[in-house]
Amino acid sequence: MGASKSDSFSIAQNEMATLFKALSHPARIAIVDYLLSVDSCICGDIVNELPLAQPTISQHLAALKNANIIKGTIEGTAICYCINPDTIDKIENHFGIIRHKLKNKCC
Amino acid sequence: MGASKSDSFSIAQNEMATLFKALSHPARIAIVDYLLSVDSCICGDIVNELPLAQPTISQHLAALKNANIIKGTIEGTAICYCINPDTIDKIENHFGIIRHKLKNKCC
DNA sequence: TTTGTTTATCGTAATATTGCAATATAATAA
DNA sequence: TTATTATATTGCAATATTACGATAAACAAA
Repeated sequence: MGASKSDSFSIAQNEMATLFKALSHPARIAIVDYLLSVDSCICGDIVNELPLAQPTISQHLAALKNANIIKGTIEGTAICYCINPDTIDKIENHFGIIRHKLKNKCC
Repeated sequence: MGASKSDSFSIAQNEMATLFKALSHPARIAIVDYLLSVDSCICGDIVNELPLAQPTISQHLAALKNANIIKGTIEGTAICYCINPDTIDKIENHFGIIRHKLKNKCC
């Protein structure tokens, strides 16, 4: 074995796990941090900001895009990247629910 | 290669990535869901709740414990598991910061 | 003591992830 | 057209994760 048994779990559980997996690598956290550190969307220059080769960053960007955590729009030669606020909402909402359920608990 | 270059990123970025990695598997989301679905901490019986073998669940519990997402205290023969609210706070706070930074952005 | 119950660890096979060189693709500029 | 620039894809090696059978460890009850 080795493959995760995603069929055994609910769609919602798999969705949340997919979102967290997209954020489970420091390079991808760093990409999100960088996108947030500037006042507009970033067109190009992400490659120069991180200590990783261009194909590796392209892969990490694809992972974030795939999970809808970032959006990329083509802007001439470059690609313009932005955080997707809807997905952030989704994750925040998940923790809101957890917090609410925790209030009814002893520990 | 294949190992992630964690040295290249900040401690905070690695910490957040570690937290998300702990939540990046549907079985571990299901464990958290289950711990939240009952009004007290769970002593034993997690194994019967999930369609996975006991050693596999033990591994997932260890992963959650290692990331401080759950706490386990020995209670006779069984172990009593609880969500760690401090870690939930930490993650919620992270998204609070993201939300705040997103407000100053165009997209 | 022995027996049963619960959780952890070991060993290992299957699969997934990470990273990068090489190469390809797409759009612009000269 | 031919560069040039920016991003994506391919291929592959190194490493990590997932899952589980077998076994061990810890403890309670008989």
